[in-house]
Amino acid sequence: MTNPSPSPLRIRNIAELARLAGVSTGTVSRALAGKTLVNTETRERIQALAREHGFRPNQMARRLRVQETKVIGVVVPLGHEQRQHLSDPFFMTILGHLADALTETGYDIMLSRVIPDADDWLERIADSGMLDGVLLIGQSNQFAAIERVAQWYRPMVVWGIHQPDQVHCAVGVNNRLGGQLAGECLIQAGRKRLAFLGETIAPELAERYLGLCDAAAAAGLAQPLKLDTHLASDIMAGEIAKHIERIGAEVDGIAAGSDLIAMHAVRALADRGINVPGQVSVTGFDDLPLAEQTIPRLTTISQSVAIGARAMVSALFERIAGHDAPSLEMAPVLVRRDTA
Amino acid sequence: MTNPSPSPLRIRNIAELARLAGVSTGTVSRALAGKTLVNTETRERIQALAREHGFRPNQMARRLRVQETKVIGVVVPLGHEQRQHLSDPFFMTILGHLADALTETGYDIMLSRVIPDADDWLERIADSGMLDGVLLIGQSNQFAAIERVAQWYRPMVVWGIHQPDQVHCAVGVNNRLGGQLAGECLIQAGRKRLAFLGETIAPELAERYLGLCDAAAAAGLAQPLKLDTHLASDIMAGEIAKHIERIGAEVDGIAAGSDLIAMHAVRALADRGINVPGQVSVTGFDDLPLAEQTIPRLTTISQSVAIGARAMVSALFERIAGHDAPSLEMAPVLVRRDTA
DNA sequence: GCATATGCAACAATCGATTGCAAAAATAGC
DNA sequence: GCTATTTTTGCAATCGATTGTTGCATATGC
Repeated sequence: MTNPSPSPLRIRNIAELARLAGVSTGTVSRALAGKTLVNTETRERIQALAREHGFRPNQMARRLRVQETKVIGVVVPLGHEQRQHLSDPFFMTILGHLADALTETGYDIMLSRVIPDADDWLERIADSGMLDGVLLIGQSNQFAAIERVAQWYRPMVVWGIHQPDQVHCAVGVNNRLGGQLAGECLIQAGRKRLAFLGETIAPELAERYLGLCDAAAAAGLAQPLKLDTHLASDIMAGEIAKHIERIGAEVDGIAAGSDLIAMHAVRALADRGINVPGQVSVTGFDDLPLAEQTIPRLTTISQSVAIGARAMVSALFERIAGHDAPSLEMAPVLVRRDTA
Repeated sequence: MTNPSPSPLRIRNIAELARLAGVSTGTVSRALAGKTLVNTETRERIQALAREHGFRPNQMARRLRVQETKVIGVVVPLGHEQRQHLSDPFFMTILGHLADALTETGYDIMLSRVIPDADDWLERIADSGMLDGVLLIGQSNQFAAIERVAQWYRPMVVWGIHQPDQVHCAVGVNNRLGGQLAGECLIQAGRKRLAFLGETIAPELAERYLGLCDAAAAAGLAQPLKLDTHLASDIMAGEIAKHIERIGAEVDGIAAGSDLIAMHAVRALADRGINVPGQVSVTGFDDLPLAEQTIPRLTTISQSVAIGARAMVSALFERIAGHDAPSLEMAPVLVRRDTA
């Protein structure tokens, strides 16, 4: 039943409602919480009164008291690339899956896009008292800061790489192996002059490049070129076009650092009349939905973002409950489509 | 300067810090807030102490006291399509722009994806006490609920249509005109048998269909077909493929309800060997980044999401400040690319 | 030298709930 | 009718800050 007309006098807090009902605030609190300690009749009377006046208890006060916020912070640190936007398809895809998993369990999401200028950015977030836990999307160039906070702040899970003796809990794909798979795919297609397209400041991307080098070395090929490009999609397009222009026919196999990069590369090649995969093979990385939607569809390395997001959430809940959840490294999978 | 080692005893609240510094809590509070009411020397001493112990005041408590949260709720109501995910490219694009605009001004974002099952879903959000304001992405089928809350809750701005006597503040494009532009574009390309691809439960989409009908009527063509399809991208693909299969050559101009739908339509046509724009013309709606990235690139109706997002944010700030911000209706623009 | 102004810090109320404990009321038992 | 037990309810402390008011020194004015 909708409350038909907003009642004349607005009830602002539990005390006013208590006065109206002729009971104490404690009783009102228990009644609204549906506790059985209060008489069924008075409970229903109070609930009806609350409904009638459209009153809902202040969550800020409740959460302060209960010391539990039911809010998870989802944080995107952009130390490596300040111009990158939240609208980046990878962020958005993983955020969508995280949101689905979290909202199912009754948690809200506080979204932050952080440019780590002050060095205590993560401490501020962890210590704000507003969050039950923190999910970090990507380590950016902030590995040290994350490690520092992880020493004392347990409910935090990070999407990214796991290094041998790291403290913080990370969920991610084996990026080096992924890079290697991409390389092998290109080599198998008969490509000999390979290049990596992407910035290697973020550790994930650096690993992918190393994997590509592994594959090249194993096949006795020269070390792949590294072509830097920013990760902000508006700058990226131009930079990639320039790279393609410059390297021209020197390269016949491109392993891109992400699907977005790969997509721009394919377009830049097409613009110059170079056929993909006829003359040049291209692989992406991530296997975002967009990889299947481009024409030609991208051959790429799947990160299983959906599974990873769920893994992050369940690891986080473990940690919130006080248990110890270990890092998780997933196996990358080559998805063969049309570009390599 | 990073605090080199986390200090032995952890300070949990302002009172403990006050005891440590030998002053009262009030003084600590003012000192940490950088107020000039405290002696410069003691202020710096207290700040140093706080830094040394890595103490930061609890935001929940502060916000309860000052009655200002610096948090804006960004809410996606999915009444029309419960299976639609946050990862939908339109949501993500507009969310990215909202996030950019909000974080610039020091606000945090609370993200909610709501299935409006209880009829007071929006009241609960508005009244939670956790938010300084609310941004709604899309009206879904919840127009009435939004109107009801807008009667008493001022700091709310909605992305969507504006109807003559509505109370709530809406920012959006003139969808009917947009649909008309799409129709005219198709007609100009010589198309005569038009169809609209999309679900019309959400009012935006319904308007677009009406606009298409306007254009058809003005050109003396038959009323365009309406082909329903869900908005969740995983189901959408299959449904569109079936539509294309069924209508075959009966239709030569398709106005899609969104870019995502258009993209799937182009793909389904390509899969059946039908050339776009040779045999069939297709228009999208939204002009998301992806419209430029598909091959062939989508001809579409631009909603200027970036501008709209900024307009939403500034209207919201006006309303938070207590001023009255009116609705804004932007003019749609036809962006000619390769599909029509 | 005394009245007034100023600077600084402490005190205590406040934001709006939740909850352990004790008191009161209702019921049961004999 | 009186005690023992079980429900209900009220009281007051608590979560962790902010801030108006008050009080005490010290500085200034004449």
